[in-house]
Amino acid sequence: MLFHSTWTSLPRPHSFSEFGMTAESNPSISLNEFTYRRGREIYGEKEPADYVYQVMSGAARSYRLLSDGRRQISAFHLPGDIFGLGNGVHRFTTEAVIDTAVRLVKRESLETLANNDNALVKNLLCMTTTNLQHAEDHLLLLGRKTSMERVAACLIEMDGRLIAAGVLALPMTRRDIADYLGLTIETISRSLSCLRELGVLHFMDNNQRHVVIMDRNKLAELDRQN
Amino acid sequence: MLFHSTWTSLPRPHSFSEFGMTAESNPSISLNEFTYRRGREIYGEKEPADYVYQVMSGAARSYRLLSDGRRQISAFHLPGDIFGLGNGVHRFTTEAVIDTAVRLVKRESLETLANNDNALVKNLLCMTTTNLQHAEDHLLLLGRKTSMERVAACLIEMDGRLIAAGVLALPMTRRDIADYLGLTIETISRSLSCLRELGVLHFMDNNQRHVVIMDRNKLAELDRQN
DNA sequence: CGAACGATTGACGTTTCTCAAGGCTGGTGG
DNA sequence: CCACCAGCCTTGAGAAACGTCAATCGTTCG
Repeated sequence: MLFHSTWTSLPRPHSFSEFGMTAESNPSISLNEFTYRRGREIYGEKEPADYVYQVMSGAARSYRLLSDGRRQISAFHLPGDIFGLGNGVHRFTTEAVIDTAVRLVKRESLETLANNDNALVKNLLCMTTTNLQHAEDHLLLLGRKTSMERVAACLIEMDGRLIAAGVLALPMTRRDIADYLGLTIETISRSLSCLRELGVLHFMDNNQRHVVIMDRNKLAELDRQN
Repeated sequence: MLFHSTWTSLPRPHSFSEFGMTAESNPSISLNEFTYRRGREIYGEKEPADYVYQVMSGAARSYRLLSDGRRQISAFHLPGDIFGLGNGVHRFTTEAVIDTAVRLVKRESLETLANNDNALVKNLLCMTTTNLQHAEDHLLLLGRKTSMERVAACLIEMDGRLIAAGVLALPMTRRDIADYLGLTIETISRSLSCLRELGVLHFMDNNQRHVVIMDRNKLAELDRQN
């Protein structure tokens, strides 16, 4: 296999160490590391939120289900991303998309620190605001964009976050993308085929999840922003 | 007119005074009050975010536009709601849905206070988390619910927030509702007609925005949650 | 009073979904 | 080493949901 699971990413705006939350500076904080195999649940909806996570490698998806099985993925968590914030109880199920390593911090110790550390709370506020902005962008996509615009926007987003040797190597399946974009796998597939025919994309040999983006400008044009 | 613009609401989880931000306790904070007429812009997308607002009476809508005019309303702000949070620049345009009175606080003074007041930052974090949760619920609605489920969910939401003499008096037009739910005005209208035929709703004489909900259970059933 | 606006309804069009078939890939066990 | 199977992706044909266009009606506001 050519691009053997090297899921790297661009630097993210936040990280545990930015909290001053390294083991050195805060011996009270234990930065455990843990690995989840592909498809494994990291936490479930309605479970008490005991930990906050940071992706070290791999990818995770957070989603909610309707009673008849319809699924909406609200976000993919890529290396560097912090997830599991919020208060009290998890509102999503989160699973490993592929084998995924995470660091985890006990929420309890985080909250204890937060009582005295104004900068830490500000950092939490900043991260939550970032999550809110992502959700708000996604509202516009789900409410008002066509299937082509959604797929183009998704590729642009992933292109900005997943870098592997110039090839956009998507860890998620068509089903994941469909449930992220509020579409079906068939519509995703057709949109991608269309983009390939237009000369905007190129699939690498033998793996439809390894994508070469031929024309970023055209892609941005197909997602009529603003 | 029967239910003359008495747009009241249930108590909201947060308010400026909860900050300890009354004029008495913090003379440095000026709680100006201002009124916007129906349809007037309170702030525009990309404008510097100089103020934070609390609705005293009326209603406001926050939205974004695509270049061809498609609009997505991300939230309605009802009495008690605080809006305009975030950092630096507004990401939405916000307008008065009807004549609307707001209190406003200078962001600058808020940030100055926040440097020393841990509880205030925590309060901001809590409000931002509330906004995030609302957006996340809306993602599921926009990505995976049918038109009937969306309209039912919207009525349930508004019923929980707008109370006027036992009648759900909607301040917003069909267009606003459509752009909130990612549908068209015709689809909203047909869904509401269907609900009326089902005996779930009843429109008050001479005003289609004054709705009596006949059967809340049926309505909740039509929005298949979870 | 007339014009503008908002809502409803019907006929029809388009997009997206559903259902079904087939191909490719990777893993497993004989 | 190869055959087989399961999972994932693609493609096509037809169906369904929702959007578009157009006509009509009532209300509001100069």
